[in-house]
Amino acid sequence: MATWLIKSEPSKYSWEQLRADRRTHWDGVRNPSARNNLKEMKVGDLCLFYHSSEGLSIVGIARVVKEAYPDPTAGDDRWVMVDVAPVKALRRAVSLAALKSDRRTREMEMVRQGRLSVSRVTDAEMRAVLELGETRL
DNA sequence: GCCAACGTTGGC
DNA sequence: GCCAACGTTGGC
Repeated sequence: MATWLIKSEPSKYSWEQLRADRRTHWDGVRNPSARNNLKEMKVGDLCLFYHSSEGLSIVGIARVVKEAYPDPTAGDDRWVMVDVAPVKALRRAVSLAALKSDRRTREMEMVRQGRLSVSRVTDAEMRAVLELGETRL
């Protein structure tokens, strides 16, 4: 099972909103690398949920409940979306500053490539995030 | 097919 | 509000 990290500006779509909705379409991705990651997601894969712009922290864990299919908010068929559902909040949010200062996470794809909205997380990185977030699955 | 100009994202 | 990083566009 793979782990991913998905970003959202909380003013656009927050973790709290995902919890309220119970499930959502992860649409609007318009970056080729991010799109390729969406296409590789499998049902059951976990996604760290990161608040960009405000908060700047990983706040929760979601899971993929439907694999990539066409994103109707795009004008053409190049773009896809997945469906995700909340699993649990992190007991303690893990800030970008914390990710950058911990040697286990400072090489994470999302840290190295700041603009990438859907990135891959290694098993070791996931273990470190769970520890920093004082959270057990 | 190259590359300059421009637009967008997102951290600071 | 600024700017770095990076993607896209369009002229040649």
